Amino acid sequence: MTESDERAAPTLEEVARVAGVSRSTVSRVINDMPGVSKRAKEAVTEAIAALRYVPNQAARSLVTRRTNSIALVVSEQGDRVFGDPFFAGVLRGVSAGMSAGHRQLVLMMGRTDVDDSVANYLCGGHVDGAVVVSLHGHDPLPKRLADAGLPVVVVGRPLGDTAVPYVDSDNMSGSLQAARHLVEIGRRRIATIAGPEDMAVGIDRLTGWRRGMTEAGLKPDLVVHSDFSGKGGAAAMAELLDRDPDIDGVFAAADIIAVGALRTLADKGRRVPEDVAVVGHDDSILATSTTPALTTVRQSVEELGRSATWRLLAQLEGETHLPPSVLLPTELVVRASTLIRP
Amino acid sequence: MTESDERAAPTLEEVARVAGVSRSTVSRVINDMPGVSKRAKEAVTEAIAALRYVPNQAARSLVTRRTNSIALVVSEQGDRVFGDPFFAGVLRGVSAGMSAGHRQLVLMMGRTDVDDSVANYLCGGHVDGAVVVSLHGHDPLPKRLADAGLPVVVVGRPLGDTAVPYVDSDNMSGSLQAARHLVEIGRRRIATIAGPEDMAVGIDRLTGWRRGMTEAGLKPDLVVHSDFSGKGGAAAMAELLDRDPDIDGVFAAADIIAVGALRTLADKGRRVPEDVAVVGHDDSILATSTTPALTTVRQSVEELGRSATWRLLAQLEGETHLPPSVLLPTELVVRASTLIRP
DNA sequence: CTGAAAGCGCTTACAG
DNA sequence: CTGAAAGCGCTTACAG
Repeated sequence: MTESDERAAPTLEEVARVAGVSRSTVSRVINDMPGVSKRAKEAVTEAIAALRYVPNQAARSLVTRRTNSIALVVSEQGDRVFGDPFFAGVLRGVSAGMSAGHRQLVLMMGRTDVDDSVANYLCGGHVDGAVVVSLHGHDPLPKRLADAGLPVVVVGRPLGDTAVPYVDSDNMSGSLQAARHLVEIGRRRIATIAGPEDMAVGIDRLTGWRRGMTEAGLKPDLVVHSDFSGKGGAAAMAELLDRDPDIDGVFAAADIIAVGALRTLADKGRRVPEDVAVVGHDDSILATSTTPALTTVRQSVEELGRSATWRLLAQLEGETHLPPSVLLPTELVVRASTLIRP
Repeated sequence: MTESDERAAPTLEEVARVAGVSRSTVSRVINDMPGVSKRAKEAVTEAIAALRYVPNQAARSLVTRRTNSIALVVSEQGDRVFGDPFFAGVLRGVSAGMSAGHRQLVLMMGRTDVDDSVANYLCGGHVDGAVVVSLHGHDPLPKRLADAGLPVVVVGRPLGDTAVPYVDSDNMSGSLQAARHLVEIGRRRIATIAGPEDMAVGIDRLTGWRRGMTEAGLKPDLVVHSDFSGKGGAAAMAELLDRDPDIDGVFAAADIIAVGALRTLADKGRRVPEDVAVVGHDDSILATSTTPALTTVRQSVEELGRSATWRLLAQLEGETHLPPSVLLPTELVVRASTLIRP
């Protein structure tokens, strides 16, 4: 009859009583602090096991001001997030980056530029820090979090002049290489299907392509923007062909966009790469599943997530002299969509 | 100089002082409780805005014993989770199911049958409840959580006799239909590539197929197990053909397994459906991307996640008379892989 | 090496 | 309608 009728969770107090020590001592054992006799430690360990004691996190973090969890914030509607290989990759990277400590991951979704319930939650002391992905326009979220004293790392360069650290792929260099490659294989009417205008990823890839065009003495005038979808890519390609039927090269700001472009090119009777050479971006699973396989700019999405998480955790550990931001290398991978067989 | 040098978060105490009321009153306003004069309410609202006050969640949940967050536990290694359309679907469903309240989702991964850090966390009062997916074998997690008083809903029937509520697709009926369909189109040497033996989903789909075979007077002896991967499916199909080269029908316990089986059948020169008819399970994105398109048992993975979440939240709201478990319907979708064109 | 006591920031009866 | 006070379950100086 020693069992209480209620299945109330045992507290540190009860552990102390069972072990015959003070609360302080129990706390020291739990937190693995020095200065506890072997005898006391054993008694406490035994009591914990007997009572199946688990520390109450709320009480703990009320005093330590630590929650041992970090948030991954994806500024998109939930349904757009899942199934997109980009987010899957980032999530995998974040997940891998956390493995060391026994921190937990809180996943939050929703357009943070138009709804501030996410910001409120984050400022409520619920998490120790946040990795933020897919910011749109001049989203005030990073600044707001920084002002609230919450450590943040952004995946993908944020727009505006907020000084929050970020991790990004070197989109500019990759796109420059893509443009140069199209020039090198002899293309002269080269277009680009750029990404969203309100995201740095769209802007930077466009800038790199422009630079490649300019240095080759070509006019960077064939530009159409698209969202990251096959449908968008298909429509953009159609518009480009309307504007100039003689296009012989296209750089798409994402493989998924390139997939749509390929569809339109096939519909309009253009051979790839003979008539039009196509370069994508990401080297995602899509790049090798198209016919022909896509020449593309490789970036490691998973590494993006892993680096951001590493940066965040390092900051939480109190490390100083951390790089304000990190740029991961990109690399051109040449495949059949730009390769004319002899 | 009214600003403090430290950017310490304002507390309820300070809000009370600024608003000229007691802490109780501020608390009432924050929690939208009745019995506050309009005047007091306004003063508090103003003070909250001025101080940019956000309630401290730890303090709040220490007393209310509520965290306003629920966990989605996936008992798999992180890298296996992302990119698998099944988990993406469940996650989408859970996410959709939570939209109502402003609860947060904590995503946890790791084999809970061999590592109890997840269980410890969940018992630490960090979340109000949990949706658990992809349980293997006789994982003690559900029982442990139930014992700790944490509301749990499992996606996919758990093995063993734990009385936790679960949501599952009607795997048995779907598989029975698959077997009957193969019989109806005249197949006689029908094999199955079953799922993992240590998961109910594997067992139930095998049981359904067996029943279909038996009722047709066929011997249910051509069985090989596989994990949920294309590679596994390919190997299993090869083994089946070794055991009986005259196989003319196959039911694969998942589309991804069927994809592997199709590859092996092509390699061995078997035409689908002429020589071997193939039925998959799930009606995932894969089913319509193969050649030929797959006849398959449709289940709504997203609905699985949504229902489980609904059940959990209803329980948290104190609703009674909730169904102990829910079985969602499955349906056979006939496509080219079992359809012989005249 | 150990314990008594204060305090983290809230909510909740209770009394007015 | 309002406020003073107790208490949630921990950690952390502080004193011994």
